[in-house]
Amino acid sequence: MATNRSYNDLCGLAHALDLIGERWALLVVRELLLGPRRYSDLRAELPGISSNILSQRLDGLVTAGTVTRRTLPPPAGSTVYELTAWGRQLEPVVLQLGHWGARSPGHPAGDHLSAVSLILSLRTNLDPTAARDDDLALELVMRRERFHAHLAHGTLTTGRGPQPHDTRAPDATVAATPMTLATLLYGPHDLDSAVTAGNATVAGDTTAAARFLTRFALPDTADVPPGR
Amino acid sequence: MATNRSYNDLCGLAHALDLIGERWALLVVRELLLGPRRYSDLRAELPGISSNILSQRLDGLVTAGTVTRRTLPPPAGSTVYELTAWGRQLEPVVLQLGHWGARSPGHPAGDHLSAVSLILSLRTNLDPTAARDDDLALELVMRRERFHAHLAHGTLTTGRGPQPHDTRAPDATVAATPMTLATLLYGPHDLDSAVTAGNATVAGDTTAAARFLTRFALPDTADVPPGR
DNA sequence: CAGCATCCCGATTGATACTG
DNA sequence: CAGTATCAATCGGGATGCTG
Repeated sequence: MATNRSYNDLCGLAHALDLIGERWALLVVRELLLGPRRYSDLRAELPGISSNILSQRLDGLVTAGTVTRRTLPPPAGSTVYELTAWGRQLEPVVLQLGHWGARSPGHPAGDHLSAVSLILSLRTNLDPTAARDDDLALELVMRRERFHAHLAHGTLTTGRGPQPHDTRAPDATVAATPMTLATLLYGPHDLDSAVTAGNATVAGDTTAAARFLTRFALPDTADVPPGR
Repeated sequence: MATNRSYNDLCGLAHALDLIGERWALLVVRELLLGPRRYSDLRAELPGISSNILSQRLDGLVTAGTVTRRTLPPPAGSTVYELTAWGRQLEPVVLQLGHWGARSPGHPAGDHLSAVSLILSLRTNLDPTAARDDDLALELVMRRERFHAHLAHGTLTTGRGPQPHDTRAPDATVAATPMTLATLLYGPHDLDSAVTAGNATVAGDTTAAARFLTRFALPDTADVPPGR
């Protein structure tokens, strides 16, 4: 019952849109790309989504086989939603579409940025040549949640929580909102002034943190013919 | 006026969905991937879209900068819609999402297939190792329109009309509906019986045509945990 | 006929309140 | 916390009409 309003088209694209083409669906998928989330997490990370719509989308994604609903073992006992293996294969689509959207001449309106978006943007916006000789392990803390970003020899590893199977401690820990981190990565601000302004805190090797932040850049805006 | 119902999210994905996330929008883009089309062409190739919705989507895509509206020089004089350079960069997204959708366990319901979808499916579903040693130039005719598909050394070139800058004549010409071609490529039928049944006609090297058709295969269906 | 604009109606979405 | 229930607003689909 995802929708009975199918495109009725044998094309794979049309069928994909039957499954994840409804409003909010792909943003829910985005939020799940870094691991399982609870219903209330998703609500918090997708401001603007209504409670009933989130329910409907999750239902649709579950019946489509993109997401599974799972109850965590005790003592947690909470129910979480998680991408299936097939659902995880939407990652390249999400990243490419995000990259495409970031090039839009229609300015980046909006005022919200989720932690997941910020982390995924690192994967898309890394400048591998600038980072060629780096070996930097950062811990990013956004809204109480910890993420890792490990940049070694032009390759980036990111995820929620600490770096798995990594005994090495992060070179630095930066705590800030996703918005602040975005301005540090892509915008005009630098780490020092953000710290003095009280918008970010750094622990560990501040120089390493600052260098890490310079290794990312937004793609160029596409230039399009004079509108209309 | 694409939508005043924006996600209001700085994330590139959310912005992309503001632009091409509405119903039918990405299917319109798909139909434009092989070159400019007129309004009425799009209507014919997207059965189910309402005339006013097609208008709205084209407006939205044009103001977003994804599509341009152009009047062909005389004597044609008709107006066509065409992807901008930035719009063409949606191709990998469309192909990947189509490939993802084709793996859905929810069966390929529906009864329609556009000529563009069929051609694009060739790009996604080529088996390069099977085609490693081929050098086959086919002309495909669907609903009066000609397309070329040239397979050389594991690489496929496809497009509308004849192969450009290619003096070599096609090895064979196959005329059929996109649906019939799909069953020949991916389904149970073979070229000979389709011809005898009157569903396809072949001119030129029939063996080459038949060999070409065996070089493509649908991706495996994803297996997902028992739904709900 | 191509390219929309209008009107109507059902389907989808959104805001909010409410429940186990 | 994890949703469901309700109702208003909006959107999409289909038919139809208009304009060059």
